[in-house]
Amino acid sequence: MASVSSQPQFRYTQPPSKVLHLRNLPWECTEEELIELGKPFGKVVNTKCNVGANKNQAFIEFADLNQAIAMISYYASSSEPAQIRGKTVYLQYSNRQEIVNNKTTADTAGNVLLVTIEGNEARQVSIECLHLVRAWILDQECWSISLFGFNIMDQIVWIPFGDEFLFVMFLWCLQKQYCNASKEVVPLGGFFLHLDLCIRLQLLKRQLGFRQSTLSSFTSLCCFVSPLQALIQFSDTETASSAKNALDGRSIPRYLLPEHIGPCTLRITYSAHTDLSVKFQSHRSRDYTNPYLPVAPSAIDATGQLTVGVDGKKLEPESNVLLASIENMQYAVTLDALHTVFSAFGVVQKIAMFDKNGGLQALIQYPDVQTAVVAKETLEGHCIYDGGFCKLHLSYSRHTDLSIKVNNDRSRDYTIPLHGAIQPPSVGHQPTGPMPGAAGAPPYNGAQYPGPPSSGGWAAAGPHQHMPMQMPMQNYPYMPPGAAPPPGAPGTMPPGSMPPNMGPGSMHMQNPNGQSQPPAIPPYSQ
DNA sequence: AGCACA
Repeated sequence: MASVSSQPQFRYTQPPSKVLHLRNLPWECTEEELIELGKPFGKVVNTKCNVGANKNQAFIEFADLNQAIAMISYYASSSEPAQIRGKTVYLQYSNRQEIVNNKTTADTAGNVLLVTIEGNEARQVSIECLHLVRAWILDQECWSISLFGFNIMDQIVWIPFGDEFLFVMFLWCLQKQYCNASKEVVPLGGFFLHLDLCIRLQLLKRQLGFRQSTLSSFTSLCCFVSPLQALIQFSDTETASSAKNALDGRSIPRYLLPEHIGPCTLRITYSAHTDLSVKFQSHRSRDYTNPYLPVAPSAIDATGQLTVGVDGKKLEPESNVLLASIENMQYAVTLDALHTVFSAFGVVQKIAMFDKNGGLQALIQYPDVQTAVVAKETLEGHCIYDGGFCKLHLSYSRHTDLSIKVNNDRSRDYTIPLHGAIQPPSVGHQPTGPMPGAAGAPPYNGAQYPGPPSSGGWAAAGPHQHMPMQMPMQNYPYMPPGAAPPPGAPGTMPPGSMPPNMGPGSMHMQNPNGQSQPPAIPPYSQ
């Protein structure tokens, strides 16, 4: 038998508290608005806004209990309800006696970061991509990582609509996307949203607190996209701090994202956690310190193969050595080119190239499996050159340590210090590799980028579209989108091409117009 | 419109 007191949160009256609970607030109500509302009744000493699943609740804490009582009493008898931005706000005593602002505790530095990834397709950002972001900036060991976007069903309401159900994302209105007329199909988070105008009106009304008059003036409407969040644990607070400083507010570089994913912005705060307990390796969680962690049942397919990653790709036994085969090799692929490409993910120890079945293959050795995994996940299927040329196919080798007998233009042991004077001939003949910014290459200067050869069978007929693969900028600080890369920065693009964060699908290096025009010859002799 | 996550 349920008594009234068994559900204290629904009691008609609450015992007085100097903390008031506010609900039905307009979306993104600010602290200033809360203080403004409470000010007539006393001193507001603390607030907490954007509380609850809908982010439309808040707390106000007064210096004195009597001030809170004054506010409640006033609005209990007033004919005018409490309002913020013209929206009625409901007040009651909180069932707590003070605001616990974990925001302040979250401001204290820790070794675990809470990363919010905002963007229309943020939910499709893979754990590998986040790991890449780490590798890209920090080159430091990330101990464990746990992605937990919300349970997607929590974020979706199903609405009967004609013969089908529509599902509409709501809550967490961190990102607004303006859509056109009603009933269009909007690709969103891997789903297609069929949005009906009136449904969206209701959602808008509920979520944004707009009045009908405001709504009717809309010519386009919003749909909401929930962000992805991740907890990322670092070995120590200093590492976490440097990651936070480097990444907070930045966008994930264009080339670290699959082509179909739009811009994704990182918002980073400290988490109160100190140690994430990652129980499974899955597409949502990974403990990089423990490769033998059990794999989540959801990540194992019917054949018993491990599938890790949202794309459901099967995992071969991982190795620190990758086997690369190159398809559609219109250009000669040099050792240096491979070194540049694969160095983006970590130290490349050794490379061995060889011909097999009439095609070129190469073994690339990293010091550790994790780096190889990231490189494979990122580069698989991507082309070294614009236009679909020199497409990489990667698998794990059974090798763990390549035995390089001689350093030449087909094999190299980079762990052996190279004296500049006795570099292999191929290096000396290539002042600029196919990808600017190659490790060991002279600093790249965009103005000196060698254009297509003025003569030769492959000379480009149209605008020069040859685009070297953009390289993750591993060894210099991240720049905000749109900023000019420093001279000599890896990833610097030839004049006329797009900056790293703006380019469409830069990893694929396809011609923007889709034509497969004759490519320019890579600017090196063979 | 109903009490604070990560």
